Amino acid sequence: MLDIKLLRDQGDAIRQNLEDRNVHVFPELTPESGADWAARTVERLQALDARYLELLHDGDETRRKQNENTTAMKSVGKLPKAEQAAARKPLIEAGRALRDHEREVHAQAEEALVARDDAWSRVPNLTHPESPRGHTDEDHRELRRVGTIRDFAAEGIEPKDHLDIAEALELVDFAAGARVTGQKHYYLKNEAVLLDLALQRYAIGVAQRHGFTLHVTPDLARDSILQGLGFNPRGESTQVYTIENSDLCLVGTAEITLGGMLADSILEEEQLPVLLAGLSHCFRTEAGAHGKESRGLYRVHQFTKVELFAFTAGTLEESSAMHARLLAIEEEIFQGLEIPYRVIDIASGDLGGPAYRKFDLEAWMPGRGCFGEITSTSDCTDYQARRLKIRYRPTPVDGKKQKPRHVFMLNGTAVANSRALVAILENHQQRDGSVVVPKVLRSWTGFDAIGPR
RNA sequence: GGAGGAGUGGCCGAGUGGUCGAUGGCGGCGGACUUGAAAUCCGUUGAACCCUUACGGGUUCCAAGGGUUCGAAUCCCUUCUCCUCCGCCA
Repeated sequence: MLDIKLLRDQGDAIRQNLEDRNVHVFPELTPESGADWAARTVERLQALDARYLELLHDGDETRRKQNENTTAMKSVGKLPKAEQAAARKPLIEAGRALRDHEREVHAQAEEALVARDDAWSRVPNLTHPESPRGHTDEDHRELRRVGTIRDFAAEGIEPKDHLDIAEALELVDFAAGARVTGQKHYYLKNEAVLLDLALQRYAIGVAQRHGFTLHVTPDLARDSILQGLGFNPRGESTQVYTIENSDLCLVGTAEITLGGMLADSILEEEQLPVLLAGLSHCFRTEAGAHGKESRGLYRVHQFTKVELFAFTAGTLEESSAMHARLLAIEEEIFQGLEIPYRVIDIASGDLGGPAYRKFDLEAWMPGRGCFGEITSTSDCTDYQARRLKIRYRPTPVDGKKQKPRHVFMLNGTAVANSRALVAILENHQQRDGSVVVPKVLRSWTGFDAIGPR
C-alpha cells in the first residue's frame, strides 16, 4: 500500500502511474469507459479519503467533548453533598448523547476507512523512472545476454524438451501426480530427486556465502500477511490456495513468509540491511494459465524454491543498490549452472502491484527454442512495509532521535527448482539421451551425469 | 484433544471503576562530577492518525475485537498468543 499522503498531494502522479501500468482500481473505470478513466479513478479515491477524514474529525471532536464531560463529572465530587445529584444529572444525559453519537460516527468511520483502503490497496506501487513503459511482452527491455547458447545443429542433435528427456530417463511421473493430486502435479523420481536436493543445497550455499541468514520457512501463512505483501489471498482470480475454515493460505513463495517475519516491528538502522534466505514449497493455482506454456515442469502447482529477501533503509539509493546485488547473486547462480540467460527490465504493465522495479532472468530453453523466465527480483520500496508495519529508527541526527520510517523490501529468486530443472535438462542434454550434471552440483548429487538409459 | 495459569511502555514489573499513557526499576539519551572511565547525582525517554507554514493543539493505543457504564488497564463476553500438567503422535 502506498502512503495515503500521495493521494492527497500528488494525485496526478498516481493518475499517470495507473495509466502506465494499466491498473483498474474500479472495475467500471477502464480505458473502455473513457480516456479519462485514470483521472476519474483518482477523483473517486480522493472522495473516499475525504469522506473518511470528515468522519474521523467528527469522532475526534466527539471524544474531546466526552473527555470534557468526564472532567466535569469529576469536579462534581467537590460540591456539597446535597448539590451533587442535581449537578450530575445533566452531565449524565449529555454523556449518554455523546456516547451514542460517538458510537455511530465510529462505526461509520470504520466503514469509510475500509472502503478507502480497499480501493487504495489496489493502487500499485510507483514505477522506477527507467522501467520501460508499456503493457506487452515486447515492451520489456533486454539488458544483456550472458553465456553461450549451444549450437545443437552444429552438434547434429535435435534438442528435445525437458519432458521428453525426463520421461525417457524416468525422472518424473506426471501420470501418478494427476491420479493422486491432479493436473500439473508430479513426482520427481530417481536422479531427479537428488538433482532437486542438490539445487537446493547449492543455492542455499550461495545465499549463505553472501551473508543471508538461512531459513526453512512455514509453507502456510495468514491472509493478513499475504495482503500485507500485496497478494490477494481470496477472490476469483487468486493464485493462492486457501485452507478451508481458517485464515491460512499455502504460500506461493517464501517471499511471504520471509517478508512477514518482521511484521509490526521497529528495527534500529544499524541492523539494516537484514538479509534472509528461505527454503519453502511454493503452491500456485495458476488460475487462467491453462494451456499456456503448460507442458511439463514449466508451469506446475507445486515446486520448491530458495528465496532471497532483503530489508534496507528507506531510500532509493539503498534499495537500488540492494536490487543490483540480488540480481548479481541470481546471475552468479545460473552462471554456475552453466545456463545461458538474458536479463530483462520488466515493463510497467507487468510489474505486479508491489514492485517499483523488477528484473527477470530468462534462461535459454532449447526444447522450446526461446527464453523462459527462471528467476525474478523486485524492489518493492516501502509498499509492503507499510501494511506490515515494518519500520526502522534512523540514526540520530545532531543527537536528535528520528521518527521511525518504513524499511524498503526486496525479494529475489535464488533457485525455483522446477524451472531450474527444465533449464538444466534441456541445456545439458546429450546426443545419447543422457544429461550432464553441472559441476557445481556434483558434490551434492554424487554423480556427473544422468543416463543414458 | 483435556485441565489450569498468564498477557501492561525497549525490558522487568506495580496498578482491581474517575486524579493512569500509566508508580518504580533496568536499559537508552543529555548533563554534572572525573585527566579518561566506572560509580554517583540531576534531567529526559513510546507509537499512530488528524489540524497547523511553523510554534503548537486534538484524538487513539495497557494482546486483539466486542459489551456494561456518564466514565474501563481495572467489570463481562469472544478470539489469539505464551506457560504448566495430562493424553496422543512423526
